[in-house]
Amino acid sequence: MTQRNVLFLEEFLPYRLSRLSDAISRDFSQAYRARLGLTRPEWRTLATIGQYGTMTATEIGAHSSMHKTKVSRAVASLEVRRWITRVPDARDRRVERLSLSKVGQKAYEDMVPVARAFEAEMLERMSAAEREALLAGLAALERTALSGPDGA
Amino acid sequence: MTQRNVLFLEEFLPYRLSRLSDAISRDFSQAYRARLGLTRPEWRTLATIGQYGTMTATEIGAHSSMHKTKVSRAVASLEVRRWITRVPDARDRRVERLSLSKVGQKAYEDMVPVARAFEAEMLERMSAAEREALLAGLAALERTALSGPDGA
DNA sequence: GCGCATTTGTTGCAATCGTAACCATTGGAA
DNA sequence: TTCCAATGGTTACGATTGCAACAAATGCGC
Repeated sequence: MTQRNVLFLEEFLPYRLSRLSDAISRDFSQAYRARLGLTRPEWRTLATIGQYGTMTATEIGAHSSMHKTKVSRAVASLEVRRWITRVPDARDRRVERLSLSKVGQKAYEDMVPVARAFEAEMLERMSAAEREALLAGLAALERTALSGPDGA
Repeated sequence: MTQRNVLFLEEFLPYRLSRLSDAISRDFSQAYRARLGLTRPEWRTLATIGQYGTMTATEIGAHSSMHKTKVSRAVASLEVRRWITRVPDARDRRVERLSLSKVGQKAYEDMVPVARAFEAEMLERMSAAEREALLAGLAALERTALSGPDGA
């Protein structure tokens, strides 16, 4: 007899993750939504291209687990802002190589310290042992959850 | 000089959490979407009422971080299935106390072991030390992230 | 008691999202 | 070469979402 046939949501991993992710993403999005007027998919796209320099839409989707229509629309919207440029791939004309324009690069570089500060503020409220545990636990979870059913 | 002005998304906490939560929720939702035909907000509502026995819509929203319109529609949909019952509160007639019907209770109790099995399978793929780290880390994060800007 | 801000829950509407269908292109297989 | 399945990316459409407005009820100040 476990406890009665009840599931304690506060201890249920998918539920805990979902609540944390929602709350943190919502908080963080205020930091760039107000400042840059970006939606979440747009921020992700900007951050991905900013990190890797040049990517295709498919690569962005694979890397950030975004649906390809989401990526397509985020890219279109960032292009209207003139933050990214599309360069047709010479070898495969289905593909377009996406990069940051000068203005986009500037926006990205403005955003990076904001993101770092947000994360630092969160981590500073934990002890060193807690931080270590969190990072180790997340790494383990990524190994088991992101490579299982489809990932790898 | 940190590294250049680049943010490594793979190490960025909000990004990691979001990817994990999305992937795990998506996997888990298949376990009940196919079996019970429930959406995510409906599952959450069912699970919350199942755990607490009786709740109001506002309480469900506060507990599970769902927008009140989401709760309202999930409740309406579960009521159509006759899985939950509404009882007007005698003291405050704005409020309706929500409980599971007999059929709803049965569905809930069928669902609980499925959820437990899903979680167990995920945790079994980690070492004991990793599990411990994950749970400790999440607890610490909940303490800092769910009580900060608005939670408490 | 009366008035008014607050709370509970629902609904209209615009924006966002994902499935499916689609076009253009590619790379083999025959 | 000629098919044709597979891939990259966009778009149409229906479903889901959240904001804002709303009605009903409460309760506090006076």
